[in-house]
Amino acid sequence: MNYKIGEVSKMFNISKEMLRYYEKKGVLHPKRIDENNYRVYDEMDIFLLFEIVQYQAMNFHVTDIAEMLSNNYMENYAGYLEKYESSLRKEIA
DNA sequence: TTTCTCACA
DNA sequence: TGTGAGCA
Repeated sequence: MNYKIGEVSKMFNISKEMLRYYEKKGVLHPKRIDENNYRVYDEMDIFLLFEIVQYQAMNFHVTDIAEMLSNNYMENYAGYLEKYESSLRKEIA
């Protein structure tokens, strides 16, 4: 399933400029319709967006999210969780 | 992050 | 007239 930027913007309550910003940061890689240059967000982009909002809720910066999502994400997933856990414990202490 | 302008259907 | 892109 593909979505246009307006639909994605609505379902995540994120402005289209923010989506463009995420794209610039390298977090999202929507395809382009050559005909009109529209951005097309597929399932993978939607999944990545979920991850983005999740990590933002965990106080990760967009640049960090971009880095972890672009480099062997699945292999390092547990590592990122541990990193988050340690940051939580630090915050509690 | 928000706002403004231009292009397209 | 509404929606998307790009810029400041």
